[in-house]
Amino acid sequence: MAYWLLKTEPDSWSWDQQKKAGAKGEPWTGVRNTAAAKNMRAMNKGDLAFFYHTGGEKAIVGVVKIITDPYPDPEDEAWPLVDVAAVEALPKPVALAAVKAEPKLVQMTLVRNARLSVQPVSEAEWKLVRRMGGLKDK
DNA sequence: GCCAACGTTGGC
DNA sequence: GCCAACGTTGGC
Repeated sequence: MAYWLLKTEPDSWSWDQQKKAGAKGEPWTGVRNTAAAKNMRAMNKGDLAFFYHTGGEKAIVGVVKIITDPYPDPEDEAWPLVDVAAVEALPKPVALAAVKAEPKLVQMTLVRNARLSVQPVSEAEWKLVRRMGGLKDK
């Protein structure tokens, strides 16, 4: 089981839309960056990911589940896709500023390489951000 | 709106 | 295969 972080502009794909897609999920499209694609190819069905709103909001707002193994994008088979489904919202969204203010999270890819759109998250980071977001440990 | 950081492209 | 130029992203 691995953990990830998926970035999106709420104008193009928002948490609201992700929630409406329900348990069936939606393909996570538009990744056209080799490092991000490499991370996506390393995903497995059942992995979990944070859902991050960039742009004006800049906060981790929810948790999604990777519900397929990676498969080729029918639009362009050189790039991978996975389907993701909303799991739960964070009761208290974790802002980028809060992540940066937390010394235990300075190593997070979100801080170190803000531009990467599909990022790995360590188990320690996952648990801490969940707790900061108001979710109980599982 | 600016610009630093990063990725990609293309000439050599 | 290198690297300068260029484009894009995203935080500020």
